[in-house]
Amino acid sequence: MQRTPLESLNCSIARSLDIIGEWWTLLIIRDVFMGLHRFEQIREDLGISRKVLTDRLNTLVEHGVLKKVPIEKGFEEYRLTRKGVELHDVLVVVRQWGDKWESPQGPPIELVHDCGHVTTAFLACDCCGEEVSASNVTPQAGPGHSRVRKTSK
Amino acid sequence: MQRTPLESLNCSIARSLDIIGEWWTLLIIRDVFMGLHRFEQIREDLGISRKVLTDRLNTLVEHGVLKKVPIEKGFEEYRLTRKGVELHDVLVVVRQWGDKWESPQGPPIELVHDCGHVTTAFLACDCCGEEVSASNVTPQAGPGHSRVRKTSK
DNA sequence: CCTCTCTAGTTCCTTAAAGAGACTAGACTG
DNA sequence: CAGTCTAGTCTCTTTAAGGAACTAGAGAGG
Repeated sequence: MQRTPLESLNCSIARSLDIIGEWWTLLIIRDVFMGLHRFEQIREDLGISRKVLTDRLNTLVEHGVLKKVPIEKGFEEYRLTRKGVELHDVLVVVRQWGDKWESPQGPPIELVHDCGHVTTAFLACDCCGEEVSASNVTPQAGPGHSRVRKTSK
Repeated sequence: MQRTPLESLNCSIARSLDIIGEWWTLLIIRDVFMGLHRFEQIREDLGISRKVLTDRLNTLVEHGVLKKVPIEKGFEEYRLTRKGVELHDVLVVVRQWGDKWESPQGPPIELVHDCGHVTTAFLACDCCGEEVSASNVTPQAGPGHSRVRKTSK
């Protein structure tokens, strides 16, 4: 299959998806968050083919989401960079949506917040602290808007 | 290419990705949020092939993320269901990550919150209101945990 | 030192999904 | 009643994913 890179759309969602939107990628990142740092651990956990895992890990390292760090005994392992750690929010909201709409037996994983309770996180405005939802925000053009929308044509 | 369905991993992220993790899908949903409800509008905006768009829209309708609603003049258009509207959080955090890490000229789109300011949303605990981040939550098994981890073997 | 194993890949082959573009059915338009 | 517009469907080609076999390099054991 050919696959059109999305970067030509001037859109942060498209640019993010070019990195984290490939099949398996977000699950690999989830695994690294869950403490699986070695190639074979991740491969076994996901049942992914070595070829695809190699490919995805390389892409993530190239884009600075993961880094390879040497460990004792000459091997290396994969660790999240700061850029990678900041994907935590993505995992949380994707998980919560799946918990709500696709998990009839209840969430497989719950998150315990430092306040001591199982949390369901919501998006809050950094200015007023109130909830951010589809019904109370309005998109507008930002500084990076409409610089070439499509490359061709 | 063959593509392994992810549902056999007992994971809400995997189950979400089976629906919204396919190439183009999140951008299609973004377009519907942005007011593009018709097949040709979306196709033209994204430059996606008709075949793939048809396929994605059908999948989303099947999974209850979009619904086809009749409009005047005998045509139909695609609208978000409640399940679809709740993907707003996913779009917000994916966009913000791309804004931060992949948009050197600044965000193409900004969100104005009803409080009157351009907002950068953060995840807040529904219990205490404090931020939820990788460093202050601990995952634990929930009610739906470890019911068959892999289907085979 | 030599063999064995273990990790992290690489290579090869097959299957199927995406891209591109031509074609089509059904509704509406002049 | 011919032409157009919308929302597809069909066909062909390219290429990514799956699966399995093979490999290089480090370490372990005798």
